[in-house]
Amino acid sequence: MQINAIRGFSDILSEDAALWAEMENLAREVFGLYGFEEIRVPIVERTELFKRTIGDTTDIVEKQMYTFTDLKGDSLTLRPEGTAPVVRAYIENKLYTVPVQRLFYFGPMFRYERPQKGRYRQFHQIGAELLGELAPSSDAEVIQMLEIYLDRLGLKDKTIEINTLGCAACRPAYRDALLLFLKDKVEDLCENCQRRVEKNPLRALDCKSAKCIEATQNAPSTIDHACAECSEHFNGVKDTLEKMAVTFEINPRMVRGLDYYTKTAFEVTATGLGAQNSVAAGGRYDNLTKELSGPEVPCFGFAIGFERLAMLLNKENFNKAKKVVLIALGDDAVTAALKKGGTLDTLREAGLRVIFEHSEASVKSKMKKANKLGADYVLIIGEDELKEGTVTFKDMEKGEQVKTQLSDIIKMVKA
RNA sequence: GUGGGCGUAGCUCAGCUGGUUAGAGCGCCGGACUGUGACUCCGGAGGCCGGGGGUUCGAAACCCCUCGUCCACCCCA
Repeated sequence: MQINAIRGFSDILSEDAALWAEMENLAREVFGLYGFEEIRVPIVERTELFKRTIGDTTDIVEKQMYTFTDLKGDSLTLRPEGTAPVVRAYIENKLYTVPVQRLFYFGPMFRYERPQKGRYRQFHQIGAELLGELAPSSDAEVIQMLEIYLDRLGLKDKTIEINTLGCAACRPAYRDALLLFLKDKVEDLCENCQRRVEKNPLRALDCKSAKCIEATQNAPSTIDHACAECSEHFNGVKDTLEKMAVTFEINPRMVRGLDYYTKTAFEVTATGLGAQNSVAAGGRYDNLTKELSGPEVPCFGFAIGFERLAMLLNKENFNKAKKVVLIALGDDAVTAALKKGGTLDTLREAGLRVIFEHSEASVKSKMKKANKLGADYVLIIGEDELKEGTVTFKDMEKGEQVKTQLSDIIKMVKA
């Protein structure tokens, strides 16, 4: 019986792995330009961490977590998201003794859902958290950083949407206003929303069904019900984004799935992701550190769905380094290739990606293998070349070959 | 958790209202071509038709169960 990967968990193979590496590298570069430093946190945390932060009644906590009891009897959970562990680490390591921390993370997250396009049980996020900054301009700067990153990856046709969710002061009043509005419209909502209107009325605003969109047309918005402080903050974010020439839309109906968000919420959407359309999302969470028994620190962050982002990018634009295959014929040529300071060392020291063809087969079959490997160029060293001090250089695409010095070959490959 | 589509060669798929040796294209291996791939030609290997049960003289096909997978709902990055 063959053993396969478990449902919703997948292998990232060569082509995708190369793309991922580039995506990671670029994130490190761009986030680094904004002063963000990497933090690596555990994949497993105490279950309580996620219950307290994400929210007891959210779907994630209620039915999507990989929770288990360890041998000691503690309840542990594979992290379903990255913000809570980062904030936990921030508090635990007293990183707040520095007034502002800029942290980013990358790694796998786990949610027990039915897999579909753009949704897997093990998926990856790269996220950034700015801890200790209250000013609305800091929200905008982080959004800008994300935009720059996505632009540099060549992501086309994305939309940035922002909204304000209010704070502890104004959110309850808004909820009441929305409930009042929905009260005599309940019958116009879709079945799902009818069912959950009491528990989570904000969801009706986010619902994709035509009925709900119609019924909630004139629903009160969080923006109109924002308190003075939230309203001022939201205006500040918008102003800064405009100054930065970041293109965004205001979506008063956008809500967040995690309970810890306050004030600014934003989302980057794109088409081509199937039923999913969110590539990245985030927002402000000013109460989270306190919730985890740390000092009160205002924070802003986001997470990018790595699989979703990779799906939108053109693989051909990445990993363009030329591939060279070296074929050596006869013991002397093999020695000349493999020995210290030999042909392979010389080529690799020059920065070329070289694959040595180890088999003892015929030139023909070595050439065949080189072709299968996707070689751009093949180098052949045999008795003749050894005597002359040259190497045969074949351009596999053009089908042309020349005999020349190794130094010329390095120049040609790099050209 | 709910719904729908799909499971046939390494891959993508065809296979009629059930009918006897299950096919194609691509890929793979070998040869034409013993220092040259890709192209061309010739030859070849490769299938518990996802698994189990049932109906039938006969099942890849029909029925039931099961597993897997994809997509959608839900939810989210």
